Amino acid sequence: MDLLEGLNPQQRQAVTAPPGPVLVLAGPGSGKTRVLTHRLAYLVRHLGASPAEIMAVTFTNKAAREMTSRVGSLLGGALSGVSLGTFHALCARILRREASLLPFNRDFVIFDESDQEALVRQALKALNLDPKQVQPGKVLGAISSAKNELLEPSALTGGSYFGEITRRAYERYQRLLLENNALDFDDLLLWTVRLLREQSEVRAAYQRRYAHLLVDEFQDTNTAQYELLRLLARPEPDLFVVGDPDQSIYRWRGADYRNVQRFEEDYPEARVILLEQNYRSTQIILDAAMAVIDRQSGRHRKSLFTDRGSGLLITYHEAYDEADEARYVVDTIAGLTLAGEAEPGDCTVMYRTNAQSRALEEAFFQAGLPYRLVGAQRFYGRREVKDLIAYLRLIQNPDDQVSLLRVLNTPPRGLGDKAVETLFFVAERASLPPGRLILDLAQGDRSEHAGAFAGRTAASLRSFGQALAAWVDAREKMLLPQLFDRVLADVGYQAYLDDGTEEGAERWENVLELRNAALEFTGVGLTSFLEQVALVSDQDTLTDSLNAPTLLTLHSAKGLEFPVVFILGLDDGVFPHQRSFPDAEAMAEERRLFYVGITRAKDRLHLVRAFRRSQFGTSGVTEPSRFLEDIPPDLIAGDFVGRRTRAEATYERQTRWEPRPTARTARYRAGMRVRHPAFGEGIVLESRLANDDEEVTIEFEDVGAKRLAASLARLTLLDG
DNA sequence: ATAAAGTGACTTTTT
DNA sequence: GTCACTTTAT
Repeated sequence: MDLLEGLNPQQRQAVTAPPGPVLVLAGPGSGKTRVLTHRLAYLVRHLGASPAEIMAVTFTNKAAREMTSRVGSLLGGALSGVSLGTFHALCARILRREASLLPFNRDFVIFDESDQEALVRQALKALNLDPKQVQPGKVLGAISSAKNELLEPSALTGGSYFGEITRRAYERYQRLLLENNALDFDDLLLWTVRLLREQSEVRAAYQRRYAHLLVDEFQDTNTAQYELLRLLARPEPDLFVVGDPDQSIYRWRGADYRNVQRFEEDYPEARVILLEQNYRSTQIILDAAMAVIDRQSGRHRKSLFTDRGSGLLITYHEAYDEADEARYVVDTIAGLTLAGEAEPGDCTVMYRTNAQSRALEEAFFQAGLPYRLVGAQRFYGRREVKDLIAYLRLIQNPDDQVSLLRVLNTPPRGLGDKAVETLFFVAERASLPPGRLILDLAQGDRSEHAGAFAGRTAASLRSFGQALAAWVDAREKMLLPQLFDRVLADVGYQAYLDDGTEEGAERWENVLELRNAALEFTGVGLTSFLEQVALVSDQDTLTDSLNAPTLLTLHSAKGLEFPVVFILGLDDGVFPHQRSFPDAEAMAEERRLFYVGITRAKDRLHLVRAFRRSQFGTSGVTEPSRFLEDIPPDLIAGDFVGRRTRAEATYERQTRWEPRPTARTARYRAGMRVRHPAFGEGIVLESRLANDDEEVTIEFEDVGAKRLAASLARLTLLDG
């Protein structure tokens, strides 16, 4: 098979570029992944590169997986030996390998955000600061930003009170991490950079090994990641990076799209290739996207084009409130589906904040339609899952105090605050991590520390220590699922969870799901399982088996595409988000987020807003999003208000919507035959007045029972 | 050691 | 309004 077949000239130019620095600026839907995978295959097939000397870096596990499978099929057979993975996973691998040169050992655990926050709390407490006056989350954010910028505590300006606190907390926090033999996400990058900077032999070895570097989503790299690439790259590197500054939406996580510029400065000889042909969207959708992004000053203009034709106009709809907005979505999807214009799974609903999914979920539930929800409550964030992970982490790394604290009295075994306090005090005195002390106490009277504890506490600590010692021992001898079952049985975890409530049963289900995940790691062992758990997000577990609409935030939509896209909440303050108003850079990012959202759509784009919206308990009138004004009206069908002044638009909405027609008497009775434009004919089962409206339950001949709001459902009476 | 009651925060979250 | 977390009472 010819690798270059089916590539357009620009794509081909990128794929076949001679080794050296290459910057591919890839517009949305322009075949970015295609170029990346073909380039990798081209290196192996035509330039004689050995897979082992290639490193390909992505941001998500999903992207890494997709690349692996696509390159595999291009080269005919599984590809082995390529270092392909996320920045964090690749760094974790390097750090475990080189742990002997570093101040932690190869069994280090990776702390997630809640672990980090626990540690910051501890650090603040040690500094005698009240966590109510200094928010741990804020401090953690500042520490994380510093780490992303490769700044040491000493480099932080202690100019302000907060800055000074951050500096001290950062220092303390780093020390605590090492005491726990733990690294946070940022550390994975930071320590790798440090290692490569300071150990020239190690750096030389990695540079020798990796002749070819490929990077996906380059606009999302932060300073640490950019520096890492610089350190891995040879003086004359083959460094192939792909990105789109217009899709940079993670500035608040440290990403800096200016790295694209920096790349051009650092490698003036770099080839720059623009991919502008779009294979995803209709021209109308692309025109809208360009109109939105072109309002952004100081960027390279791209002109996106397609040979797909102009397509359908964009739909704009102003709903009354968020419930109405959600109903509009559900009704429209039902209509499209019934008309055979789209499958439910073709549709996606995107919003700015997770909180907005609630109204949608309710509307889908009311309509009796299934949906897929991305994000929200993370599986690995659930209490019971975290508990089990904490047990496993403690087995791998008894130095992990955060996990120890979590499981010490879960399920309750009589080790309350007092016992914890004594334990940590004695451990401190003996200069042992508390987990090691507990292991020592397992020896009973032979432990030199046995005398420090009395009565029930002593007994309980000893038996917990014995259990832990047995698990640590079993780690070498047992397969992971067996170890998992052993822990569950030893601590009586099922009995602890199963309190007879539905919630308890659900929690146990989650434990079994985690056990299922562990089953896949039967051969590889505890370390890689824990790493997987730490470095994998819920987005990766999104199954596409269910043919149902997808609900997700605009952020998690990046990289995806759907035939039908709804963007909700186009109200000033919601999107763009209120918090971004005072910051021009943040507003620019909101705009890019809108651009990302629009360009997810292949065929149909629905822009929706609500005139009235309740937030934080109170309901208020909203203004249309300022972004709507940027879309040329001739691209839009529907009651568009964009180009008129806000005041006029507001006036019109008020006369149109207020006072809202109030249903005082029921128009429908059980037994009446009605017709709905989307659901067809049906019989009214029940009708009642609720919330100034009439709620009608109808048994439709084709789609079964539905509950609808009479004011919005556009029902026609057929008889009676 | 659990349960009730109070308090505040509340954007996005690839790893 | 709701969720998570803390304080306070039993």
